[in-house]
Amino acid sequence: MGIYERKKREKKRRKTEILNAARKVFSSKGFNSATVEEIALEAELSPGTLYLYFKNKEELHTILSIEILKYLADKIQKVVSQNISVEEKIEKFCNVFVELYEYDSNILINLFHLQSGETLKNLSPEVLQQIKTYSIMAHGAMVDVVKKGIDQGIFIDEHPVAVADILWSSYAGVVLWVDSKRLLDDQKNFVKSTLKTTFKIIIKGLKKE
Amino acid sequence: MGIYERKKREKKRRKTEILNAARKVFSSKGFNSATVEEIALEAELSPGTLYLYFKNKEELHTILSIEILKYLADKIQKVVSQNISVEEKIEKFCNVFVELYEYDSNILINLFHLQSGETLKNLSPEVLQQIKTYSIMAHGAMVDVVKKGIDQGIFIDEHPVAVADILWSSYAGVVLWVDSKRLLDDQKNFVKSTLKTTFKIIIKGLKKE
Amino acid sequence: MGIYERKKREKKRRKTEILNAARKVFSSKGFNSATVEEIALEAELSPGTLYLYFKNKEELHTILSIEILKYLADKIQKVVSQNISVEEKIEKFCNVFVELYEYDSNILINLFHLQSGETLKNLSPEVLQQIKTYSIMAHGAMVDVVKKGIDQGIFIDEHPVAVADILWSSYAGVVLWVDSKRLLDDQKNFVKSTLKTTFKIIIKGLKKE
Amino acid sequence: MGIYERKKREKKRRKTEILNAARKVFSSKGFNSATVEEIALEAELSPGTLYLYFKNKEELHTILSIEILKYLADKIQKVVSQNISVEEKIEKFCNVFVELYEYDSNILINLFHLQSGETLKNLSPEVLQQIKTYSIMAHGAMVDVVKKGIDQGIFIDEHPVAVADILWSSYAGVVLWVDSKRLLDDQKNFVKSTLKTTFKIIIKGLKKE
DNA sequence: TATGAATGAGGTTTCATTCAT
DNA sequence: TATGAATGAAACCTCATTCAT
Repeated sequence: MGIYERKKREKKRRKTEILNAARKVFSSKGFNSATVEEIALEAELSPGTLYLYFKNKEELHTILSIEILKYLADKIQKVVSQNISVEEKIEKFCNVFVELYEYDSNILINLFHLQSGETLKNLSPEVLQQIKTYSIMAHGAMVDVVKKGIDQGIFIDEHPVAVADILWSSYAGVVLWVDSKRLLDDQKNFVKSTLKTTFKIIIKGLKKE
Repeated sequence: MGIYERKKREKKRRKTEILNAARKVFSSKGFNSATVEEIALEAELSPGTLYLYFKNKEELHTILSIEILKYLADKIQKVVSQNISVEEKIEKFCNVFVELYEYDSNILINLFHLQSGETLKNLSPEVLQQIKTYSIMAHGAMVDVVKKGIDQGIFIDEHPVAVADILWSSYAGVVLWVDSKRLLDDQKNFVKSTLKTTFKIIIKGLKKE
Repeated sequence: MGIYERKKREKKRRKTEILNAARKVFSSKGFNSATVEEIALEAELSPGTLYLYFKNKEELHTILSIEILKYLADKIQKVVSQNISVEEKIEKFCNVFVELYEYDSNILINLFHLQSGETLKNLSPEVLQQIKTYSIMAHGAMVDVVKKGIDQGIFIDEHPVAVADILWSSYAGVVLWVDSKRLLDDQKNFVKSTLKTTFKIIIKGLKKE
Repeated sequence: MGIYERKKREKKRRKTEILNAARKVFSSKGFNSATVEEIALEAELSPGTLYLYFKNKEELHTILSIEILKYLADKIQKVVSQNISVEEKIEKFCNVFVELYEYDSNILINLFHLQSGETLKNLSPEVLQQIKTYSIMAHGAMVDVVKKGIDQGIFIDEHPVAVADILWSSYAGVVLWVDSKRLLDDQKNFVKSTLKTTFKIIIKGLKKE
């Protein structure tokens, strides 16, 4: 491996380290309460160094969010391309959501926060574009599956976009809601089972008979 | 009415005015971006005066959130006490959610912000208790309805708490998700219809046959 | 005097105090080296307070500069409207310059710095407009006098705009150059006499015979 | 040429490269806005390397300024030693100034920035001494010419030092003032012609009859 | 000698909160 | 009770300079 390669790799590693630190801090404090200094501390770097790798605090947060969206879009498209029934696909969508939640529940919550109100309005056009792209990609894949289900006469004749919204919303809702309940009740985490039940019921509700 | 009574009433009126101003500002800016000065301006008072009525900015936000939770709990309990079928009750739950969304879509988003992550972690025990109380109240009422549906052999035999979570989550999810899509796409607001479809599908999915 | 009047006056007084402090600090350190904290300290206020009266550091500096330009424009126009010969008018221009220099030599130097390069490029349009307005006002008045001198056959036939530039330039030049010499030599201040001689020579040089 | 010689020469070449880069960057951005990184980039070196050749950013700027002063002193002394009339000498001084302006209009403005206020106060004694030396050299040469003019009965009997200041000031003033007007008005550059006219008028004003 | 990643002090600015009137 | 000017802590970010390689 040449010196150039090594440097590039080293730089990437450092970026990842910072992103990991940021994920951790954003997760536990939220975007506004998290400070750049804390992130730097967590990454065992000085604050100034962060700015060698990322434009500003916002970029850090946005990259983390887009990362998740991208991961989601990928996984969902993989499910779509499988040779299984529409019902099974929708069940697998559920699994994708569960996996993602288990990977990093907190940054996911931040993602939903990002997507609603406040923050969304101040993003740069190109970042907004990325968010749109991946959102549409993931959402569109789900719409296609629903549409096919309707075409095959398996699903009731609801607007496919609305149905995909419902699936997606259920996910967002369960994550946010059940997660907040967990915080309030100190109970164990029901997100996974609740999400599975939700999808089971919705699939049943979607079917023609 | 004695002078003491009048003073007390006057004080309450003033508090309400401030809360209204705060609701307005929090709605349009979100908790972090809203400034105390703006709220004071909206209330036609000076910043200092706000601190005669409320401990701090956070308290204002929390009270507003609890207010909404309380409103929800009330409405849902009223639905429960009506002499209608469980299915109709669940449909009416949906209406309650829609009404609330239409009353003030933003404060609702703030509520979810409150309930997850960032804010929730910094609340005082007594406030946390209130939030728990009203959450449980609203949630419990929904659980009861679902339980009754199961007992009557109308609904499938899922855990009633989980089912109530599903209903509630759907609400949270649709509001957040469809709302954010609206921001991204500049499309018109589909929240209401999506929520109705969601509940329709869930009810169908819940039914035994 | 009503309370409203008093408050307004009080506010103006405070603004003046801050401007005085800023003038002092900018004068001794220059724009970049001066810190907001120093200015606040000089004004016996906290840094935050400055921002209640002025938008930012730049505004402070610009206001000081415009103030001087305005003063100049006023004085020069007064000279123009007097019922004296063109030669006497130009001599009086010199006096105006001298007075201004004696009022505050340092901020004047900053003004010339402002007008050249660096800073000028980053000003807000409205501020730039003000600078232009007052510059043109003062400059135009000088041009008129020169033009009249040429029309009356007293002055040689040079382009009046260029001649006004020469007068103005001489002022700027003497202030900057002689002032810097003063810093280098620790000699006493020759600005006044040099400026007078300059104008004397230029007037002689301008005359037809 | 020994290896020691070669090394020394190599070092000098590198220094010159860096100075050229610095001149370029200082010219277009001004001292404060120019960053060491930019200069390094322009010199195709790393920031760290600059510090092997120069103490710090300030030294770079100061050396450039002294270089110009030195150049000026040289050229002016050459004019003085020519076998021409005092009037012609003064006209040639004007040409020297024009040449310098045309070589690099911005570095000159930087020189005046150096010479007045802000920067001058923070210089090391030895650098200050150099600036003094070259200033006096250039200035003294001009003083001599004026003095000779007076001795020969050609010029009016003003203090020669003051007259030399006037010439020098005119230069400084025209460069700064007309240059700033250009920035404000987007007009084409009148510096050269204005400077010529200025000197013409001053020479006429200086003459005895 | 050359690098360039890392540093961290220091700057500007915001805003929740206080307190003299 | 009401004011609102003043506070000052704390945030983000820049960049001249250093130092391990």
